[in-house]
Amino acid sequence: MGDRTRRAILERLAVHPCPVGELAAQLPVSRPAVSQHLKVLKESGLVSDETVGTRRVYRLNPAGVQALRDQLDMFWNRALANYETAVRGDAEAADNPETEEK
Amino acid sequence: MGDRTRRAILERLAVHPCPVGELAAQLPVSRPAVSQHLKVLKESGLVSDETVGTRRVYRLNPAGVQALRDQLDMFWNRALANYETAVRGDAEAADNPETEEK
DNA sequence: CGCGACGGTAAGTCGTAACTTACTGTTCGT
DNA sequence: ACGAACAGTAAGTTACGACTTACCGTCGCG
Repeated sequence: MGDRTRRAILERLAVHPCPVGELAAQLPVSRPAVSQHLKVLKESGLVSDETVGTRRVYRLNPAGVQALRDQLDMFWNRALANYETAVRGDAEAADNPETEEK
Repeated sequence: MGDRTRRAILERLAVHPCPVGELAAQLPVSRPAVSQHLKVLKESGLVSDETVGTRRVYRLNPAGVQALRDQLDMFWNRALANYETAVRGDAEAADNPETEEK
């Protein structure tokens, strides 16, 4: 989801990799909440983690981010493209009224 | 929000403008639900409406769609850009260990 | 006019996402 | 080897978004 906390986590991770505790300290939610968010972010391929000692450092996964960005982009572009063709179709119909259905 | 019904409505409107009832007939939800979705879509500037007789025809607002698309794009680009600079910063630190803080 | 179609609004229900507290497991330090 | 720090998991609560039913206003048509 595109909720506030999720985005905040991504922004923090974009600046620099971070362990869970440090991340939670900067946010208005508890540490387990951050853990859960990180879980779904990892499942979505947006972040990756690396265990170092007793800490778990999370970092942004640029490939995943790029993939999601592209998907989003495709959706909006398709919407705009369909709109374009629809407008063009209407214009044609206006030019050739006999082409109308029914 | 990016929920299923919302996206479905946008896709339908991208193909061609539509009154509320027709829209609701194509979707698995009731008409008032569609009305509520259209309300927030209008407030977001993604659609515009025009009253014609007793009907209310909604159409896609390409400017609004473009604006949202750009915003989204900016967010993801910023994330990726920050990541880039962070990586570069780390590389510098690795090259000049004496630059490390503490 | 008054009746029927169309659509927005109010009020209430329901499901689920987000969060909390409490617990368990792993790893490092001494 | 024991204790402390750090993090994931379970269970439960809470808040919110999507949906429904019911109602009201508006326009067109006979």
